[in-house]
Formats: sequence, structure tokens, C-alpha cells
Amino acid sequence: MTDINSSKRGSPLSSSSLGGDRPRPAKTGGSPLFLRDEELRQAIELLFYAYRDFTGEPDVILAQRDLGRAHHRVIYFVGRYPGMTVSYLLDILKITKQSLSRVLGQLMTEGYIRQDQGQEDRRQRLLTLTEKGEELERLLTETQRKRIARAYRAAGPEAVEGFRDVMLGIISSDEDRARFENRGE
Amino acid sequence: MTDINSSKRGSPLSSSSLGGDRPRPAKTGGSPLFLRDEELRQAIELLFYAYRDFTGEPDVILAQRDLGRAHHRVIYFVGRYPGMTVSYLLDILKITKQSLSRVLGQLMTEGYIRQDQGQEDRRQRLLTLTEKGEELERLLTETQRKRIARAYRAAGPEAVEGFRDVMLGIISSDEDRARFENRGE
DNA sequence: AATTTATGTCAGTCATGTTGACATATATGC
DNA sequence: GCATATATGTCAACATGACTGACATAAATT
Repeated sequence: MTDINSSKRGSPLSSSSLGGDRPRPAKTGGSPLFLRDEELRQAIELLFYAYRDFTGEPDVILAQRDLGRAHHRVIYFVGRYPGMTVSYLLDILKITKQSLSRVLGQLMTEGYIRQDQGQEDRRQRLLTLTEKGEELERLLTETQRKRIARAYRAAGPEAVEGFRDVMLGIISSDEDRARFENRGE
Repeated sequence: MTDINSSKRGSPLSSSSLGGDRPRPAKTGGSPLFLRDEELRQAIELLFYAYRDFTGEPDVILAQRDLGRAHHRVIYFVGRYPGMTVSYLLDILKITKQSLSRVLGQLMTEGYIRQDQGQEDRRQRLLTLTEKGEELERLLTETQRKRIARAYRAAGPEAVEGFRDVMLGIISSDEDRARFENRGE
């Protein structure tokens, strides 16, 4: 049907556990756009693989506590911005109030997060991690920090700068990009 | 309760739609690890925001066709490796056969993907996009390619190199990293 | 001939997202 | 002070996409 597996190009890579040859990327014709297209597709895939692996380790730890990735995100950001409001969290996560509500409710019931009434604006419920929450946050973030630290160390400071610039460019809004300014103090 | 909103540091950023001051990151004490911790946390957040926005546009297009992100991943990778096997796809996505089965079944029923029996190994079902599938793939990938292209252009070639190196470092396995070798030909 | 591999399928469950409507307390503007 | 807007919470219903575990078939491999 196709000649994908007929090894016309390049040396046959040692057959993996998948059996047979590794599939080859589709060619987009010999057009001058080939390299550019290839480069952009690689970026797409880098994002996919990196994100998949980046979330893999925490997911295991969370599963042991009957929590999911959604809980992780909440714990992470509440740990990051102690005393943050529910609105602010919604704005970061870009999910509905309903979705957050369930997750947040569980985290409070289980004692990972505490709510305090705002002083200036008493409608606000300021979110903070409890001891237990901080402990879990450290555990989860530690795996991700290690992964990033390893990648940063291997790639070097210049690469880190480039990584940061490209990632900022991928983000849609100025508002979100602004979260990365003036942080070193 | 806390003094998070009391604006002790820095100039007050113009209050956003969220009302009130922007929450400030938690300090980790004046330890010498501060910068490193901050740097690593920023990476964690860059991954979160970038991935969230990266998948946002395709999600809208998919929703119009009653498809989800899972369908996108399948369509993308089948388009990338025409004639790929089910096993290979499972290996990339790292999900269960069951999860893939449902999504793949829908895509075939809806006429986005075709299955052909392998010639050498007739147990294999080689996956290929149909015309309709290719059309959707182009539409979806186009939004992501544009996003990446914009980011790459803004950041410059050196940054792109760094981005790539860091992302490769974040990926867990040599097997997956190997997917990025020898592609330019 | 026995075993392994590639694929498919059944049944049930869970996590996490969605919409839309409605309720309450508090803050703010006129 | 009253009207309106905002911050938050809550109810019901639903869709998607993951999961587990078991079992079935055809073809390849040993």
C-alpha cells in the first residue's frame, strides 16, 4: 500500500521494541519550505513530548493520594501566590468556576488548602496552603524542578535564555507574559 | 491575615480586570537558592502557560467538529508518519489501547483516517489520513505552526537552538529524543 | 505445535472539563 | 440610601478522555 517501511532512505535504524522499521516523517515535497515546515513540526512535537513527560512524575504521586493534575495546578499556583483570590486563580487556569469549585472543594476538605476572608474586600476568599498542602507542593514541584534543572544544566545558560524567549513568544497574552517580569528583584 | 495585597514592594501595576493588586510570588527567604528556585519555577510556569495557549486554538476548531484534543493528537501523528502502526502510535501517545481505540474508531467512522493491512506483517493496520483527514490536519497544524513561527521569528535563531536543547533535556527517554535526529536530510 | 505479537473489543469507572441558572454577601457609583 | 456590579458558591446535567482487566483473533516467530 505504502512504501513507508521499505527503507529506501537512510540506514535502517535498529528495530525497536515496536518491531519493524521506525516510521519516517512524511515528506512535504522538495519545496523550499521543507526545512521550515520540518523545523516548526519539530517544535510542535517537542512541546508534546516535553509536556507529556513533565507531567508524568507528579501524576504518579498525585494518584497515590487520589488527586489529579487539576489539583496539582491549584496547589502549585496557591503555593506560588499565597493569599491569592479565587478570581485570580480562575484567570490563570482559564477554566470555569464550576471546574475549579470541585477541585478546590476537595482540596479544602482534605486539608491541603485554607481560605481566609479578605480584609480590604471581605467578599474575597484568600487561598493559602496548609502545612499538609505545602508538603505536597514541595514533593510535586521537586520532581519538576529537578527535571528542569537537569535540562538547564545540560543545555547551558545561553540555551536557557533562548528557551525562555521562545516560550514567552508562544504565550498568547501580554497579561500572561507580564507574570514573568521583575521577578528576580 | 496576610499582607499580600498591601503593595509594599514595587510600583503598583495598573489594576487589571481582576481588581486589586496582582498577587506576588511567595518568597523563599533570602537564601542563596532564591534565584535558582525562581528560575526553575518560571520554567514550570512557562511550560504551563505556553502549553495551555498552544492547545487553545486547535481545541476551538475541533469542538466545531465534535472532536477533542485526543483526536488532534492522533490526526497529527498519523499525518506525520503516514502508514504508521497502531503500536507505534500507542508508544508515542503513552495511553492505553482502550483509550486510543475509541478515538481511532471515531476518526475512521467519520472518515478522517483509513486503515490498510500491512503487506509484510498482515497483522498490522497501517494508519493513513484520508483527504478529509489531511484537510483537517492542515487546518489544525496551521494554527500551531503560525504560533511557533511567530515565536521563533521574534526570538531569533540562537534562541531557537536553545529552546530545542532545553526541550530535549526535559524529555525523559532517549527513544523519544531520537525522534528528533536526522530529520533535515 | 507452542508461544508471542498486533490488534480489537467488552464492561465499567473516574477525573476534569463544559453550560446555564441561581443565591448571597459585599463593594461601589450616583 | 438605593441600584448595580463584583466575588464567590452551588445545583443539575453532560461530554471527553483517561483508566483497568479480561478476553478474542489472526498472524508471525521459535
